[in-house]
Amino acid sequence: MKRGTSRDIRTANRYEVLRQIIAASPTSRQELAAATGLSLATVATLVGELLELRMITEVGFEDSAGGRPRGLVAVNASGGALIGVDIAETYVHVELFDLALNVLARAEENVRPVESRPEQMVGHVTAAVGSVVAQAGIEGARVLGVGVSVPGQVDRATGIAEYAPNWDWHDVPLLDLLTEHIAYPLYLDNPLRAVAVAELWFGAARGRGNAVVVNLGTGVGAGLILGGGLHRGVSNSAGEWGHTTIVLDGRLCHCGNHGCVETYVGAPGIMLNLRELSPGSTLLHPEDQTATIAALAQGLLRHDPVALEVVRNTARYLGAGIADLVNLFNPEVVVLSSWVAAALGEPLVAEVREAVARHALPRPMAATEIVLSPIPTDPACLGAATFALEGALQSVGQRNGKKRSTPARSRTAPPS
Amino acid sequence: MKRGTSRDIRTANRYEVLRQIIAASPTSRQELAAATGLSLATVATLVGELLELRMITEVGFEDSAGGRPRGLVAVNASGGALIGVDIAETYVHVELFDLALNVLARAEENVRPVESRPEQMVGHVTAAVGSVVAQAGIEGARVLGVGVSVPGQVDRATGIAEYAPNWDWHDVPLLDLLTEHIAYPLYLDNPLRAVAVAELWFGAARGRGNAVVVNLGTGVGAGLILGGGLHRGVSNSAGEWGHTTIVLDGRLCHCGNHGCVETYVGAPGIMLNLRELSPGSTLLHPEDQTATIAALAQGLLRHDPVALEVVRNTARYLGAGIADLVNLFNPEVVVLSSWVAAALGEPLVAEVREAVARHALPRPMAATEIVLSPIPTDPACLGAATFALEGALQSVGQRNGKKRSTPARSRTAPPS
DNA sequence: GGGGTTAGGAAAGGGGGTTTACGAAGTCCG
DNA sequence: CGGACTTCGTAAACCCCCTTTCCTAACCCC
Repeated sequence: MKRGTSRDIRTANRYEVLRQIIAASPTSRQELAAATGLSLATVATLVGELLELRMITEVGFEDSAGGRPRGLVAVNASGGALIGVDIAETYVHVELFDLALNVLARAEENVRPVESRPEQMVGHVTAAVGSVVAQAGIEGARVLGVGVSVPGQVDRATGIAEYAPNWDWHDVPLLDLLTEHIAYPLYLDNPLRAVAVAELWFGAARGRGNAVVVNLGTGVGAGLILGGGLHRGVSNSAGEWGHTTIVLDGRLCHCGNHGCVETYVGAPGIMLNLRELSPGSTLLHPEDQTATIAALAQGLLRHDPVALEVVRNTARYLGAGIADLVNLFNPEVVVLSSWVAAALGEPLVAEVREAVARHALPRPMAATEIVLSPIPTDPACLGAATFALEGALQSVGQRNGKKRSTPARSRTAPPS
Repeated sequence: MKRGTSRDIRTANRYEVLRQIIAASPTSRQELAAATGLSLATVATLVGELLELRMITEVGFEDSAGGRPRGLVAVNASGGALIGVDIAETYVHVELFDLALNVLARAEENVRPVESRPEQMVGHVTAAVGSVVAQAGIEGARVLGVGVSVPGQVDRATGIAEYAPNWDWHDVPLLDLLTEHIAYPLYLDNPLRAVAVAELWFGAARGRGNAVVVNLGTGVGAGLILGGGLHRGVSNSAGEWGHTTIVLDGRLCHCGNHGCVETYVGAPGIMLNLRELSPGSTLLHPEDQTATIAALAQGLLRHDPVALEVVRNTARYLGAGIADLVNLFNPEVVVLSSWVAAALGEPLVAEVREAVARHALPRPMAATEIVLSPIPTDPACLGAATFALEGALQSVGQRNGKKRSTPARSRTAPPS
């Protein structure tokens, strides 16, 4: 059983303070203390650390009611760069962020179905990472880390992609392969958790101790924020919600079971919902998820009845599933994230809210908000970069002595 | 957002140490340190605290390989009493425990359906609590607390039963009502969480940071142990798993929805499974859940094909539901608890294991054990009493000065 | 240019856990 | 039978964390 140490408190507080600074960028220590609930002294210490790391800078002063002006700090955008890599079935998407998490450069590599070998994927990642660094004109030393999101089960400690269903990878030592080509610190995890962390730091889950981040893309999952941090489970595979049975003996899922949530509310599932409702619909682009979802989104805008009905139908499944999560976790907020959610937007959320309200118990429902992710870019990239940010921040904790002289080691009076 | 303080660490460690002592009763500080991962010094401090509280006592010595013997400590059974109250639809069950959590006295009050008013229920509880105290011949001052488990949504802070479906209670200030009649410290929560805590302290979840306690009774729920402690959610209603949709548009549930897990694997649901399979079965006692489940259990023992099939069928639903929990939480262990699980026992668990294995993803499945609760008595009573124990232990943390003279508290040399 | 006010830093203080040192209480063996 | 060796358990020193308190810095106003 993992034991919590007082160090963890410091780390959590450091995260919290930096989150707050990034969110409300020019801000004062006073404001930070109020927002985080920490004492002024602690905030000052943490701000001092971050200043020393050059992650933030002092940017001026702000009038205070008649007294000494408040010093303002802001993210030091040029204090370093973070890279987020989103590996998906058909593409590798890489973004380079400054410390304010603005995108400075982007690169995308298309991956053809035949290129499913790990080495090929590593090649794509390496190329794209090189590209964004070059584009942004950043010197290598300023890259604080690279977060990599790869689908499937990931062992963070060993950096092994234990199982990636898309390419039938088994126990691929991805971290080692990447390390050979990329010199920056690497952090590996899966998109589910990346998106959840992005939401925790920069999105709708910020400042919430309990949140569920529902990931609606080609696949479906639920990142769990519990007790203020990401819940990973015992083998880092928590959050696999896509294969929850929602219709016993329902649609066949590629996982081998029937009736998984994913087969109804993932992009292919939504296509199927559309096809079942209106087989000849012009909204349907048989081989193209992205186009079909985009067409549905367009349809919603012009109140196309078929589009509305498909969304309503999808929301019915999604609402039932989310209601289960609300009952089970009693979260403060449920965030709908990823590209399908972003595309279908508020109309989907509104339908989902209604559907959830029909299914969930009143008390947990009353405590829960259901919102769309406010994150405008690819949340998996952002989340992956956030892992890198967390990593960079974590290593601050590594108190490496500081007693430079290492005095009198000789004190050893060897016994025996 | 709740902030963790270093005090919480101490509390958690105190819990852990006491748990370990209760579990392995005569035990040494060495063993405790090894089991908890704490340093010897910390264990010694905590043991010292518990000794001073008279919750444990020194009970002798144990040979150590050639050196000073280890001092042994054990629970001081007579150091206090804890009372657990399990309020259910048709009965109020009260047990009085010593500090080793042995049952010293029991009382049961039957509740007739007409007696659903809170005052009547309070009367039953008061009577039963008085009864167990009298039976056990305990002086009032020795009762450390009374834990009360009441179905539905409970606000622990205010002690209000916000909603209890059985009796249509709304915002009943149960704690206040009980306080008028019961002088001991009171702790209120619901059976779901009581059972989970019982399992965490004394059952199959002991020492596990992540566990799911599936509660199979008339109602169904899932107590969540996450990060070493009970997960309550933002309004203390986490764990409501019974109304998870498992069959879209399935059986009508009293919650108003269709296809809830509870309607398939709760005791009434199992009866329905039986009725659907074999309408005229002699196993069926139409108006008596307890008798029907008992008959099924008997049937299993003699390999009655109908009983086997009913259990298999129930396990099919249950397995699908539990697989979802395994995927979602990635727990170390799933514990099947409460009277239905106890009655159907290993045959049910074996079927459930198979069913879960069919539905869950391989990786989380590999990390999860599915076991029957080892707790022999009413787990809700035990869990309620555990809340009282936690409460008593918590108030130790209230260091109010300590500048009290009280030196040399009676220099009692430990009895040889 | 003093008083009043507010910000921010330094020091003290209260928790917590661990490491180290040392006395206590046995065993082993000459 | 007593010293040497072992092992336990406590006390003290140390490090980490957060908060409270005190004091100085910096600005406003009169």
